[in-house]
Amino acid sequence: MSMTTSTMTGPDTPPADLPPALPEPAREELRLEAVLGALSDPLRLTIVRKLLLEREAYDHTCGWFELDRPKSSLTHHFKALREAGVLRQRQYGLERRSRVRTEDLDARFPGLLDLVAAWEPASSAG
Amino acid sequence: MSMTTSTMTGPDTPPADLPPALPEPAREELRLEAVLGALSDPLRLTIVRKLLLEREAYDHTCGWFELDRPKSSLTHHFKALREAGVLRQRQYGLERRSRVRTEDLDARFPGLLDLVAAWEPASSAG
DNA sequence: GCGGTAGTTCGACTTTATTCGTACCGAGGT
DNA sequence: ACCTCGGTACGAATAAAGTCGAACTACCGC
Repeated sequence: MSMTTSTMTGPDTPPADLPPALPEPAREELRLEAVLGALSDPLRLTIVRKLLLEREAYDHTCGWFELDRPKSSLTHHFKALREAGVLRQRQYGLERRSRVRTEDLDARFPGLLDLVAAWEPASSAG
Repeated sequence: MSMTTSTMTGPDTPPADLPPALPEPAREELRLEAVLGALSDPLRLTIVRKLLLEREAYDHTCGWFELDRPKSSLTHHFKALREAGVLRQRQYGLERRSRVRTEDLDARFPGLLDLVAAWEPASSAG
């Protein structure tokens, strides 16, 4: 899950009037093993699935997810998802909003996001 | 990727005259996050992909893969794949042969194995 | 019985990931 | 000026994975 940071460029879809996206791997650079690694964590699956199911109009801040973790942990997980190429993050003033890179992922790994959308977390009660 | 070993039972397809399969999670117990975690490694992707593409008639020993790693490392990776539910392993006399649990995986995570079959390793040359 | 084969288990080590506190930044409101 | 909000960066502690040597098992052929 290590990244050659030098290959992290902007998004392939140039922003119309949107804030710039943070560094991310280009579509052709997406690595299946990195994407699977990023998705092999329940919290991160929760994030991506919630974005897929409840994507209303637009990107969401990381507070929107109502995840019960300290902020520095959330930064870590969102960054992991972005560096693997699962999420795109844009800086909207002081907020950083995330969306799933559905087009890129569907192009490179068709069917993968359907699995994420269909995922349900393990029941905590035994 | 931890397993409650007590839930590791035999395969759901009873063996006809085959050797018994090693403990593995039942189809209903397969966890997406565990499967993705098991597949988030290039060596393990190589193993599964090779099994998918070159599955001739039957299971394969772990020497068949021609992986340039010490035996104890291979044991480790095959076990990880089996405990995640990706592989089924049977003891044929002194050999342990592996196959992909295609039916179970297609039933639970349709499309996932297609992604593995389509995967190609990163070029080692820059 | 010896050596080869196919693989396990154990234990130690290294590497990588996760968790999270603390300190900090920058914009907006009062 | 100061506080709050939404977030980053650093760093340290801990947990989890990966790597691999060494010793071992079991079976087969000679």
